[in-house]
Amino acid sequence: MRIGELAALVGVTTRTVRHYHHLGLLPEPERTPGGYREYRLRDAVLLARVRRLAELGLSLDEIRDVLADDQGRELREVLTELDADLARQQEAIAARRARLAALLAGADLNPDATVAPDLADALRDLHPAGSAFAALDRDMVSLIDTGADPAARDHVLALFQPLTTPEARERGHALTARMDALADVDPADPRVGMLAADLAAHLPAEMATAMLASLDDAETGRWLDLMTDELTPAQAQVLRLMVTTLKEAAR
Amino acid sequence: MRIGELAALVGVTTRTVRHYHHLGLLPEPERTPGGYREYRLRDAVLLARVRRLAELGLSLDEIRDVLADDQGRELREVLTELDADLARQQEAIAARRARLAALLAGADLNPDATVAPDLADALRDLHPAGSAFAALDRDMVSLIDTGADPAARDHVLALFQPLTTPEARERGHALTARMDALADVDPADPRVGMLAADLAAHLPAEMATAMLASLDDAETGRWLDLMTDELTPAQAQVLRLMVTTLKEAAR
DNA sequence: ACTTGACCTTGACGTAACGTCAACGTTTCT
DNA sequence: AGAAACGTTGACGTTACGTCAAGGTCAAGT
Repeated sequence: MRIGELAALVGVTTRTVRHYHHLGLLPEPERTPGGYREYRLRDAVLLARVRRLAELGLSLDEIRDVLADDQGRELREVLTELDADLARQQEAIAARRARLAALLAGADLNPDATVAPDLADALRDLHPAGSAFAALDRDMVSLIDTGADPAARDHVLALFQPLTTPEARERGHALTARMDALADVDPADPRVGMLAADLAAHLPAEMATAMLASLDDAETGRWLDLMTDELTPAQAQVLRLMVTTLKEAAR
Repeated sequence: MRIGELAALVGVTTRTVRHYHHLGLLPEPERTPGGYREYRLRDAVLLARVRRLAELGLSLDEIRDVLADDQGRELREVLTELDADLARQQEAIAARRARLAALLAGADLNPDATVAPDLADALRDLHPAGSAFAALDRDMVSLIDTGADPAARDHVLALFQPLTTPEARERGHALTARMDALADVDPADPRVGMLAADLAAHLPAEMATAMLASLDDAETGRWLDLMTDELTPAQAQVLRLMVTTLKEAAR
């Protein structure tokens, strides 16, 4: 029996057979005078063994270990572990499908809307359309959603809760509009300081605490710099003054 | 912001960021005079976009297409297809886990026992332990299990049904013992022909038909050669005579 | 004898999404 | 000024084969 026959018999390609020879999973058979590999039934049986294990999901390395061990002892361990791994994969896939279903159910399907649905809802509520500052703020929050672990993310979401009441939203929109309006004024304009004070007063106490704390964290401490880099001088000044105000209030 | 900060902020490695640059998924930012990449907030936002899509299970190629398309239109198609793919994966994993559970529940856990449970049961019942010929026969059947498509496999299993009655099994064991006993006799020994005739009579009619038919099939037609190669001359002769008898009976 | 076509041989590159050196330059801290 | 921590490009490793490339072998038909 030559390699093509063997492969067809077991249901693999000739490349696969040669690959297994190369890895030492299947012994090289005798050669014909012309150099062809000449297989016997035992080779087909060995190949079928390997294939059955491979189709269960074992890696070829694991298969070699299992076959070298030549007792069922290790096989049971490996299969048990494999089952646990498959269980984890099932959970991961189920979670991804759940997120997919939530996304597909939503109307505004764009790459930015692929944040988790709860945060997406909060963002939609909080920020008026057409505002450059609101867009920047959304960007920051989406970064938190993407980079943080789930626990931290839930915490952030909870911090936003107080801002979702109708009154808080209305005040927030007004503040955002004032920020947009200050885009091109002089950083020394008195409205800059006034907006900073009003913003500081608008933020829930716990959110203010969290923001100040994050400034001392190596991983997240740069948010203020990152935001001011994207704003006009006056707007950047508003943010800096707001933070200063928060710091003083915290003392 | 340098590459390490960016990576930490979004929760990836610096290698990942550079990889995305290489693929064109993320634009290269400005460089400092020293040659370092200097990132801004917008880069983090873009990277987070890519990451969210990647974590949903999109390939980086798909992500590039989706982002290039810059409308949600293609995204919906891609996500829908992805969901279907995940559903298929879930089914495949569930099937593998079911096979694993069946295997782990069995007592005789060895690489040969990884044939499908129903066939494993049939094999255990049909063949006495300690017989070289029975081992060969089991090998052939396990090859069928591994190489064939499920429909053909079920067909084969059905063919074995008539042999699983207690009387048939007893006769089968006796025939197997006679085959083992003829290992070293002369191929011309009269017991060779007698055993061939008794074997032919023992096989269910439909199995005999299937065996003869398979001899004309390119993929499976070599089973007789493969078996006789592994047997002693007298045993090989038994098999060949049995096939001859079956052929004559079929006319 | 010659050609054709099917099969075989080894060798090497490609795949996906990065991980992990290596060898070397830059910033920052002490 | 030296060391630690960071950055740079380049290249190889991972998994389980697929897919050429460039040729050798073999059976059949002319």
